[in-house]
Amino acid sequence: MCQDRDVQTDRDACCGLARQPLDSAGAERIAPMFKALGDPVRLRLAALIASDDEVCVCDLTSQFTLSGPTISHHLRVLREAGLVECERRGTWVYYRIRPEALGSLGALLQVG
Amino acid sequence: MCQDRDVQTDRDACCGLARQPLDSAGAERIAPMFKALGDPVRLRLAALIASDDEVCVCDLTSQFTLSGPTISHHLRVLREAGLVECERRGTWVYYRIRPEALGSLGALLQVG
DNA sequence: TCACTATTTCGACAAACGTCTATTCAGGGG
DNA sequence: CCCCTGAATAGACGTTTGTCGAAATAGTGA
Repeated sequence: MCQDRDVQTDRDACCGLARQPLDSAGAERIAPMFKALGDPVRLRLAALIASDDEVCVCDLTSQFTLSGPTISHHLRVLREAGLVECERRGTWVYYRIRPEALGSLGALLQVG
Repeated sequence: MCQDRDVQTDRDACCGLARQPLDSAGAERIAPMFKALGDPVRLRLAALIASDDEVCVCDLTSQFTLSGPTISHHLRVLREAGLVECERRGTWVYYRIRPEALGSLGALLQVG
């Protein structure tokens, strides 16, 4: 072990994670958001949703070779993590990104 | 469903995810990093490691009520995701953050 | 009312995960 | 050389996850 190093880093800069101590309760609150993005299908879903103001579920499903219920399941995970929101209009359901949620996660990671 | 909305967002700003299409291969490459941060223990470990230049495993283990092997397992996940690196010096092993990895994740999420 | 479509929920199942204990590996000091 | 300590690995076990097909729900329109 300890051999998987191949990148040189600048040691003095670091991220928002370094600034607050992040107690156990905070970690339990935040981790589910990262977890939601930790699946390739959900990450692509999030990117697709983020790439427009809102996206219909039918347009999401058609981008994958997965069943409708599976996409629906992943959308629910993203929704329950607070990363997206949805709205039904007629037969269709439209999903939108919640930029403030993604942004707060980003701030944790961003070098400052 | 569709009731879990409680925050108002500004619709025109969004994150790096929106800018590139993020194909399947890209998602498979990036998702494991989010996944690694998607566990409360690992998120706290990352925060602890980030809060200093380097941290000894013994100082990490003492912060949790988990067994040594469990901490070691989580550190391995963070390591294999490329988020941290380690170095043995004598009996002890020290972990460091890889800020460029966290930063690139952050850029994906950050509103810009 | 009935049929049709879009989406979600339910129930099942294999694979992956988080945790533990027991064991092994690496270094240091008598 | 042997023992002690810090850390990682191996193996086991219960839980969670990702996926599916079948069924239920919501809305449209004849």
